[in-house]
Amino acid sequence: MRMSRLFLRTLRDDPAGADIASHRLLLRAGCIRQVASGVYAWLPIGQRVLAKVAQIVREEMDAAGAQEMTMPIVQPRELWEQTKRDVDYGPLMFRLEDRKQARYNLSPTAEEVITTIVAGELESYRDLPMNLYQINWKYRDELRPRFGLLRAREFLMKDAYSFHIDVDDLKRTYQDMYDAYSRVFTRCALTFRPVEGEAGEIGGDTNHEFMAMAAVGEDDVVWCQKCDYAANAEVARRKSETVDGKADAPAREKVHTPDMPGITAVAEHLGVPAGELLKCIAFDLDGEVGLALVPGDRDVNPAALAQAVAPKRARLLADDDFAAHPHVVKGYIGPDAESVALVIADPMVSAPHGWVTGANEIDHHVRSAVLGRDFEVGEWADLVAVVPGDPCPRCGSPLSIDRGIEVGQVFELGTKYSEALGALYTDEAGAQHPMVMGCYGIGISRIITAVVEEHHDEQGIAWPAELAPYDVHLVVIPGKGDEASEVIKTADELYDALANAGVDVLYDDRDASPGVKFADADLLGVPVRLTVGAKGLKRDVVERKLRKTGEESELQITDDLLTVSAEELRTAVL
RNA sequence: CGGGGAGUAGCGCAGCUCGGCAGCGCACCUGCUUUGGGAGCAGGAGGCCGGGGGUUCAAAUCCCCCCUCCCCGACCA
Repeated sequence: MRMSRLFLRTLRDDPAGADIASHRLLLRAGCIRQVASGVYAWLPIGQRVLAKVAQIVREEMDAAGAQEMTMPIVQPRELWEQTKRDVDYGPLMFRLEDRKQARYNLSPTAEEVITTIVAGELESYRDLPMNLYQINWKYRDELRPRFGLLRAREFLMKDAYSFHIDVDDLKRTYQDMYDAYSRVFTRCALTFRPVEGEAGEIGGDTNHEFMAMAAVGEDDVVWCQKCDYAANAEVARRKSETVDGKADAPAREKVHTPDMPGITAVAEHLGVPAGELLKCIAFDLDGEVGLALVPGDRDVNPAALAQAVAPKRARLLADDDFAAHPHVVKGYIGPDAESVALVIADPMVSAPHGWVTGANEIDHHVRSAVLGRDFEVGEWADLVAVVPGDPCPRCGSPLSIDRGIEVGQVFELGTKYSEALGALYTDEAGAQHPMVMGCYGIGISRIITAVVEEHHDEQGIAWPAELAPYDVHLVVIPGKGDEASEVIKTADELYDALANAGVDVLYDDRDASPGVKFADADLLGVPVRLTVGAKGLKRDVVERKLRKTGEESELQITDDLLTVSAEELRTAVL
């Protein structure tokens, strides 16, 4: 491609509002342009990268036995009502009506559609397993789109759905997908980590999230340096067990703590560390009040609490709720508050201890509250949010926490959708069963964000070879003298020779200064840069520079570079 | 949705308090010079100042309403 004809305008200045490297560089390099909040156009350079990522995903999915198809983006709302996910998704769905006021939505995902289609096509155990995928645009009306492609409202996703006779068979495909995903992200040159994940709106059981490790990531990843334990912070747990023992503490004593509803203030006022305080978090439990107890220097992990009380639903009390429960005094809650349906505590609270905690009375706390003497715990469960240094639940070694970008997820779905939508198969004995399903997503456009975050420098992007929009960036510097036309002729010939050898070349034939051309080459990030200039040609060489490492070398162009076989040329250049 | 900020040329911004010819840098066009890391000089083109209403002799500027975009938070396959 000759740059003189390419639809590309690079930006010299940073665009306003692009705060992370990937967003800034993708805009500056002319890969994307914003059209609306969280909605982007893909310009030719970006389109090529998008296509390359999609192709990698396609190759690995096909190799793993999945079959590609395409489903509509417009989906009838009725399907979503059949699985109740219409309500689960709520305002996250883009909704629309046609001229007859029939209700539709734009696809945020496609479990309902694929399950309905499969229900009509597959009927026998002989037809299973089946694994189907598509690469298509998805839509979510995010509360707050941000960071360019990272949290967009329109994004390209590969979504796959597998159908099985039983869970054992599902597990085989699940593992195949897990392995395929590892190959995809390795080929994309991402530093990634598969972690135990959170179920979200899809619902289901076992699942793993593939996290590209990046400081701008929106998820916290808890991982162990010794063993292979890794989990999204929402589901991560620390090694913890309740201990038996009597606290050797004096009698409980009420203390005056005026206007101190917070842990920090009370700890300072009484001169004790925050960890000596007992934090009591009130939550609504299907209309009743529950208390969650953790040490004062710890936070309750809401996802852990939700799991602990399931299938009931826990919701932290809002300010308004406290009015309805006068015995629960916000800021001064004690574990022995009246009319509490459930007291649930993290095992850390079982340490023999005289706790400082709320007195259930405004402006008062108590000292020396002792478990078993002054308050009781109804249920024990891991509730605290993990912090770095906590013991690994598997091996006890210290845990670390880093940020990650979720680029893929694999789920064991079970029969939620097949039951709701009637995807049944007949077994050998003639009996009907719901198909057991799995689903598997990869954020194609989001991968590009993660890749640029990991592969860039001050000058611009440094694409990994497999994703680069072009293989070679050929720069011609004609110079001023009589030899200028000869230099251009040589560059033209090299361009043609490379193209004939099957190399994708971006040829900077523009009438621009060398500085502009080199700066754009660095910004665009094509892995190999070849420079044809009068300076080099005097010695019969073209210069070769690698974008990633800056490593420079020279290629002799005398007799044969333009006449060698395609294979030899490829080897010499790439 | 709560809090904060911004809409002025393709991009980045000034002008707004205190109403009076719509500006600067980069980019773009023409010419000359230049040519190995974002060239110089000269000339030029490009604006619904987010939209609507109001005040005024006069509105980018003041008032009211609306829209859009960005940042923090809540939320999140």
